[in-house]
Amino acid sequence: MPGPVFVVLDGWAIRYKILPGGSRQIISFLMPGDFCDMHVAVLTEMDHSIATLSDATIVTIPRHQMEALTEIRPALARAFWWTQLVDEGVLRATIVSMGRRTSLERVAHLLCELSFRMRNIGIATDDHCEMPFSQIVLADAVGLTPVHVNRVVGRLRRAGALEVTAGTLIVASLSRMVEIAGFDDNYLHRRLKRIGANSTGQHM
Amino acid sequence: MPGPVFVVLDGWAIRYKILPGGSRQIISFLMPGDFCDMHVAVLTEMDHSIATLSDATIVTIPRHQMEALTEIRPALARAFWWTQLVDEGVLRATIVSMGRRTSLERVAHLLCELSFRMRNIGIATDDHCEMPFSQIVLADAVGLTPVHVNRVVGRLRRAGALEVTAGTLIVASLSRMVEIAGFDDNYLHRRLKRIGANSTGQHM
DNA sequence: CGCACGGTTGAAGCGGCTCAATCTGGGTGG
DNA sequence: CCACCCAGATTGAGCCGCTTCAACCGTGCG
Repeated sequence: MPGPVFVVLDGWAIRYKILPGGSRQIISFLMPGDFCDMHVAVLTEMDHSIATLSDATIVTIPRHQMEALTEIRPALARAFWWTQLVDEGVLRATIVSMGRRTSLERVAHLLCELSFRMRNIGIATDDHCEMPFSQIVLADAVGLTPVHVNRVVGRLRRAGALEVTAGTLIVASLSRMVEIAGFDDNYLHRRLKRIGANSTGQHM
Repeated sequence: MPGPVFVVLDGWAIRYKILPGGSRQIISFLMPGDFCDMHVAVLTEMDHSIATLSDATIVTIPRHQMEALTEIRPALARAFWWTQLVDEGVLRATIVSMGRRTSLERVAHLLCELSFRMRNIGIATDDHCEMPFSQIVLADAVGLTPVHVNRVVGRLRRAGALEVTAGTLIVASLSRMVEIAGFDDNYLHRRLKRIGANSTGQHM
């Protein structure tokens, strides 16, 4: 298994793909603490790209070290395994959002997901989740036009759920955002509950 | 790790989620040979459902047996690992499709993916891939209305890429479909190349 | 100062949705 | 064997959400 594993320590990163026409689709967000196993590099060619949003510090862990670690501490192997399962859950949730939610719900849902994840790692509170990216990035993530995202963002702001400055979005009321999105943190709770439980060695 | 692993032997299945409003989004298709590890059941509650399309035969492998297998034959563990990576790649491709492709491309792209996967397991050829599901199912998979999917299907048929009968769709010309979809089988080739290579024990 | 980029807003066009009707083949009860 | 029924396919008409095009503004920066 060639290729190292990456971990985001500070700053944000995204997985994305540029289509022949030039448009970009952001597939997922990586925030501090997230593993960015370049799975894909393990296979053949990469089918998508990874980039950082503004400055970020990324740690590299050589693959052999990784394997040594998981061999010594099986609990780690399980933790990694779970991490991947959760990531898959997030991807599935994204598909559901893109397929069957209105633009308002879709934007709100994404902001909720990111807010919850930020809260979980302690870089946000219920009334202040600061997302360090532009509305353009948001647009490429939810599959809409920057122009239309801007209008949606306006609605969220007028609803008192969001605040906006150039280059960053701030979720000012998670509860309101959750309500608008019809957000069910089930699939993320899992991330918490199990990874937390697992780290104490209760399972298997 | 509770919960058995499932393998589809015959027939098709889908992962899907029903939203509060009653609409359904199909997340992925499972065809013969596909593992349907109920990952999620391993975690807490399921965040989506699985169902078969028409009759199907599913094999159940108890978890402990699975673990015994992978212990005896590490190559199997790697194969499962890869399978999961590939599945993730498919999910990512789906997200890209839903976000940035037109309805025509989107439908064609899905049909291409399924056709290639069917060809890979030997249940279809370049000019005859028979999909055992209705346009309604297709609609729920690509995030469109049955009515509109029907119009798109009409266009594909008039382009000579597709044939339609009640309850089944037949890709009559993969090459034409690929052209319409702008399909790049890269992310699936991987499935072939690597899993094939892996089974010979070349890696790691 | 001027430029570039992100945000904001308006107007017009189009793609996909909704509503609704018709058609078809297959399955059912009589 | 026939009348009936139903799900899926098909087609038309009108509506609405999102895109496109096109301004204009504010701000950070070379």
